[in-house]
Amino acid sequence: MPATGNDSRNADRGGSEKRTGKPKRDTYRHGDLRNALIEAGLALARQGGPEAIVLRAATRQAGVAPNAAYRHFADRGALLHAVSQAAMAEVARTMEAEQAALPPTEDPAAAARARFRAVGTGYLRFAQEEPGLFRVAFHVPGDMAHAADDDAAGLTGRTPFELLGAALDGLVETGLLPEDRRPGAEFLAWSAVHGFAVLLIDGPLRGLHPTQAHDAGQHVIDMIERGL
Amino acid sequence: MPATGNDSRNADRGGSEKRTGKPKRDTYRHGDLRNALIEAGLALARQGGPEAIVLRAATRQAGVAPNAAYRHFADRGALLHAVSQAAMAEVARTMEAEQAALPPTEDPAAAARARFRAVGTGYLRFAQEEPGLFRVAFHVPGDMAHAADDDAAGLTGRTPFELLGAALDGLVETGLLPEDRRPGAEFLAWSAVHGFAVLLIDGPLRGLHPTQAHDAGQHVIDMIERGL
DNA sequence: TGCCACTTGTGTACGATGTTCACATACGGG
DNA sequence: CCCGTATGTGAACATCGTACACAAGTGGCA
Repeated sequence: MPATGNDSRNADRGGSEKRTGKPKRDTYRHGDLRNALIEAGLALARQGGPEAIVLRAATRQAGVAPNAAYRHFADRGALLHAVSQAAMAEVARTMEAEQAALPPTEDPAAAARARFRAVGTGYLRFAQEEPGLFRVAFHVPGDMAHAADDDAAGLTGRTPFELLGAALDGLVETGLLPEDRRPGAEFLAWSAVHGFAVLLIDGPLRGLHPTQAHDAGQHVIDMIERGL
Repeated sequence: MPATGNDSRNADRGGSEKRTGKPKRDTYRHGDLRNALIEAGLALARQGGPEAIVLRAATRQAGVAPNAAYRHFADRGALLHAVSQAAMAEVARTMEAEQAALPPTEDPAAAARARFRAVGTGYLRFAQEEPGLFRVAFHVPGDMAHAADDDAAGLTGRTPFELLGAALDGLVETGLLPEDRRPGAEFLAWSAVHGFAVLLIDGPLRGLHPTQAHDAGQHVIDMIERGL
């Protein structure tokens, strides 16, 4: 019953604005509403996941009337999708950061292996650190299918799916993965890591201590390496 | 803005009932409303997943006023949870059926292995055949944590999680799985199969031809067997 | 420069949902 | 038999997504 929700009634022009966030706007045009809404969506999703992305809340945060959103998105689903893509891009960045933090290695095989594991580790780290965003990125029915769309890319211009593919190619090049095992391997690896992420976020592994979660995650990646 | 909330107009007592399904009821008491609501929830979920489980729709289908639900469930979430448990029980039954359909074998190791694979195959078969129910069972944040609760059990009185555990024990007993690999193995196997199910239902593997999906699923189980 | 069409945001309204409160009805034990 | 209690009803509210008509700026073309 207490839905904290408050207002948007009472147009209150003039200075004193409510706790809507940043409704400071004096120009009639917003200027960059589309991105403002996506940003607001990300903020909402960060705490509360997909169902927390509520049109009216996002427009409120952007300091704009609810229907203004319809000038930029066909409906709530379209906004959700855009936020989802943005969240995927963050996943990609986390993976890239994990790879970038890798200690330099001489052995190209060891390097390829480390880069592969970093993809999975980054995925799992993101899931733990930003469960709300993770759910938006991958728990939204049907949006996972766009994991290879360009606007889900990170700094290197690669989507999470493409990063995984590249890492697998590296394993093949260095002889760590037989070539005939390569086809479809991304789905095997993705399945295992994603499933584990779900168990971790809102499954029976929820509440696991971060270090234990990390160890368990490494076991999953071990299993993948052995099983691919 | 007065929200003119105005609904449930048209109480429509008497004969002509709408397309509500089975609103035929003349006694004041329903008799078994709680189960009727769960059943209605299952029907709604079957096509549309968790978000299709709408309190008012369920009560409508049960031929009862919306608030009547609150005599049996604290809120919508509680109903959703009950439906989720019921769906899990169906998963357990599918697994049991898959095991029961196994051809008899002399070799106990082969039998244990087949029983293990049947667990995964049943899980995936259910996901494909009843994606809506599957989502209710396992996609509802937090409900997966109750996968071992008793009311999620199938005909043999075992939950999906327990069936998996028993199958893994069988692998250990027949020497197919080293004892030191047993701890935590259920989460490895579950992760991989569940992740694949998600990719299949609303991920990039959506729309895969059923036979192809089955083959891919067997590949996932192969990976698990090798990787455990 | 002046006008006009187009883009973007506003106001108001509607139907639907979850939930609450006061009230009505029947069942079952004293 | 009678009354307490479990169960269902009715009306109301806040909130949500969305549609329609209108207002306010913006940019191109005369």
